[in-house]
Amino acid sequence: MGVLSTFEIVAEPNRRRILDLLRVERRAVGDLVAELGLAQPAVSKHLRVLRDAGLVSADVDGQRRLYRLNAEPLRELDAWVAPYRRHWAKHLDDLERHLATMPDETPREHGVPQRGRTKR
Amino acid sequence: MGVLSTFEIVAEPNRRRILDLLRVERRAVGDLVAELGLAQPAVSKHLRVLRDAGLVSADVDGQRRLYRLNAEPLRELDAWVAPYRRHWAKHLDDLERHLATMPDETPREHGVPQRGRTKR
DNA sequence: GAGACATATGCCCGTCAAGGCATACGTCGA
DNA sequence: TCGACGTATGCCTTGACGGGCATATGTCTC
Repeated sequence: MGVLSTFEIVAEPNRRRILDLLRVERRAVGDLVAELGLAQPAVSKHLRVLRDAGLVSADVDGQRRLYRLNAEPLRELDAWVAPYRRHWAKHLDDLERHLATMPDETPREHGVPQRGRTKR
Repeated sequence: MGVLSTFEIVAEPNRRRILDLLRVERRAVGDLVAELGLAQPAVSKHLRVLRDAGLVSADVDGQRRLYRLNAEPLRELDAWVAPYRRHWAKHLDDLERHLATMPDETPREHGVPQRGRTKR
């Protein structure tokens, strides 16, 4: 059915919360249910998704299942953002000045533009 | 309409590709259209989303618009993954055990698992 | 001004995730 | 064995997103 990428997995706020909780310590499902304020089936489904993605794994403990984090798949995410770090490190506010750097061809006599701010 | 979080924005593969392209240099829309193999309206819509999120901005250049990256919002993403880095650095050996990540038949023996190694 | 070109918007549709609900499955205690 | 508890799964509905198409808006050239 739904094979989600790591990016899509983490795009879901509740799933991020689950991961954030498991980052601290292992938790049983009912524990997560209480923390998240979601219905138990919903939580179980999120856990299913996370499990299929290899982000968490469950240790059977009696009638409960203790979920724990496996952060490894998040490296993909980290690897993707990495090249962008230098960008926000550099132009934060000389962003406007960066306009001077010509993309390439197309000589413009018009000079450079004004900001196309969105309306909303 | 949908006000998407940075996570959701980046969850879309085509939007990531757009950002990856803009990370290198500024691009006109038609340029992106050619690279992505998407229809122009689709690209414009993605750009709209990215603009609303402050991830890109457009400089008017004649009848074209040169889009450029603004990586700053990605810091949120980076900030979120940050705490997880120590995890994949730490549990590397534990990882091997869970690579299979299949329905593991953990032999049941009880004992209260309190954040330590309970069984062995 | 007319028409070509570049981009944006509106509308429609197929798809699919997220959650609610009921229920099945599995485990413990008596 | 039975019943309570904890968790997973299946079905269904709703809503939103991505993309295709047609078209509006804007800008350039002649």
